[in-house]
Amino acid sequence: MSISAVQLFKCLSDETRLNSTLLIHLEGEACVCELVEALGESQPKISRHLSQLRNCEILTDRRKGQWVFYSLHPDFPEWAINILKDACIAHKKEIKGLRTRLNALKDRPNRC
Amino acid sequence: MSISAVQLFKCLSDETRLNSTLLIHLEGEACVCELVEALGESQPKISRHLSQLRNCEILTDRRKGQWVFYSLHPDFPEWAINILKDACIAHKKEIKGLRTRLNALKDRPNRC
DNA sequence: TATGTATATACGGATATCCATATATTAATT
DNA sequence: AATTAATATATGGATATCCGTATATACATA
Repeated sequence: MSISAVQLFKCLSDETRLNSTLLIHLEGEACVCELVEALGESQPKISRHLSQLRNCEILTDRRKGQWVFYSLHPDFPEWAINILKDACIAHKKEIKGLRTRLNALKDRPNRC
Repeated sequence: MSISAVQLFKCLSDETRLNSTLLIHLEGEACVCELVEALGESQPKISRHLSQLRNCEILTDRRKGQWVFYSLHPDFPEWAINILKDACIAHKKEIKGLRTRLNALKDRPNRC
């Protein structure tokens, strides 16, 4: 069974989780250390929130060497994607800053 | 300033608040006692959640006699309305049941 | 095997959320 | 004025959430 709207809202009601999810949605995927840098939060904090998003089937992960890349879960429904798009509109400026900071990072791991 | 996406998600991350908001969005407006009946929750519980939605500028209220009618706040932004529509899609069946129960109520107060 | 880097998890405490119950307020009616 | 109906708020307790810190795990490389 797919995610419910309440559960999605609960997941997106935290700034760290919302920003992570939106960045991943816009960039296709991102690894933990990239999110740590872009959001300026501690590694355990990011990791804990990503794990929650994975458990709710909002994100999925793949390991590549020492890195773990997160992306939207393949079963993430259409209506939920639309909600992400609307959230991007709402937080346009903030998201733009995060993307800039993410793409400015040196030595980003190869996504192969 | 208008509501942020995080704040909206926080408000919609509770089932009572989500269902109340969706019903109000679909019906135009609803008074407290109608929501109490349609959702089958206690009056203080509904009232408390509505008050929270009003404080966040998701809803606004108007008094008509002994009744208080709640509707979407006039400044509720477009992107947020779209999120409500997507949530309706996600919870289609459940919402349909709530609307049916709401419209089946006898002696509903006149909205004037 | 030892070391370094990336990621995940466990623990404990602070804070927030949610609810039931009781009570207050407001308006209508008798 | 007293009563009833609709709504709002206050209180206290149970539970959930969030975070920092410490530690574990997984992988790469010397």
